[in-house]
Amino acid sequence: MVQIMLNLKPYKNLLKQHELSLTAVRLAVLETLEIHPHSDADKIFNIVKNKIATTSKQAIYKNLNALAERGIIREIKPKGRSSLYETRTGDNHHHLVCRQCGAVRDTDCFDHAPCLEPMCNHGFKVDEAEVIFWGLCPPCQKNLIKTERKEK
Amino acid sequence: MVQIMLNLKPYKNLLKQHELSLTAVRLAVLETLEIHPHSDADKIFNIVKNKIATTSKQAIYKNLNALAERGIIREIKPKGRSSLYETRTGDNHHHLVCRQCGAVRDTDCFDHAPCLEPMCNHGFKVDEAEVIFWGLCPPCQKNLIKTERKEK
DNA sequence: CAAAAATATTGATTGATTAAATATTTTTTG
DNA sequence: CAAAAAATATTTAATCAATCAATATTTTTG
Ligand SMILES: [Mn+2]
Ligand SMILES: [Mn+2]
Ligand SMILES: [Zn+2]
Ligand SMILES: [Zn+2]
Repeated sequence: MVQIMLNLKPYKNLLKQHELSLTAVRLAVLETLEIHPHSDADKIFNIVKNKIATTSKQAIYKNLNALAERGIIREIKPKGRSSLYETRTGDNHHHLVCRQCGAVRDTDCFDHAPCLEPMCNHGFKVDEAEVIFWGLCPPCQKNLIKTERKEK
Repeated sequence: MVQIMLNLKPYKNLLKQHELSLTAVRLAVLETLEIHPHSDADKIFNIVKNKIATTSKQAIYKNLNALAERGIIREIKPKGRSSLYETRTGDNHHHLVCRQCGAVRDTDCFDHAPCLEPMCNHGFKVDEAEVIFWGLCPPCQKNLIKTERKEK
């Protein structure tokens, strides 16, 4: 087991700025997301439980919502999966998602990008461009090739 | 009430090509989606029910899945909403979604576009770029301005 | 038209998320 | 620092979209 020490001070300040109390569960959620980006509520719950045995799923959900509402964390929801959360915010980065195993990777926003500029905006005032690149991650590509060989 | 006559022959052919039987519910679902793009299962169910009083939600769901699996219709799932379906397929077009009222509009894929080319693909083999532009539709922008005036 | 295959209907079930009520913790205030 | 007030956590129940399973009906095939 690896022990990672995280500096939570920046988060404590952030919470204060947003007038959110400093609670054990809340900090544990943030710490968990810092170490395991793109986790869902269930995974976060299980990790937090190791530290705070009495915690509840409900507390995890409420905190995730409270933090996401304030932009302290970001929520993404690839089709067919439960919501995933991450602490990397404000850069409108995008995601690669594996159709096979569900792996999620970050990929930067195109800098020169048409990102907030659709071809035709129909009068919409766009403030966010959410992009998911669907495909196969490297390991799943290899497995696919293996499977194809077997089928022959 | 407006009576719209749709030519369902192309759909009938498509279904045959995909070895799907020609059933009343299935055709009604396609017809509904042709007239009301970006509808969810519940809306489709209610519309189809007007034609086929005995239909069931289950039949709607199964048909939507069968059609989507074969690429005859396309499913999109903006965060926080149930799945929406449409008959416009194969062009990987994108969507504008209103944060306020949920309105959905089509917008073409950038033709020159980095669409299938993320900044860094981490070895992923990308086959689809799903893009949602979040913002406010024209009516909701107006309402917002009104509300702001009242608050003063 | 009859048999086989596909689909529809009905009713029950899952899984993620939210809601409501009470208990505990955190913050504020004196 | 010790109430009192406010915020959060815990527990339990509820919601909602979507799926599963069994049986009935429709569609296709020969
Ligand atoms: Mn990310
Ligand atoms: Mn569309
Ligand atoms: Zn994979
Ligand atoms: Zn709107």
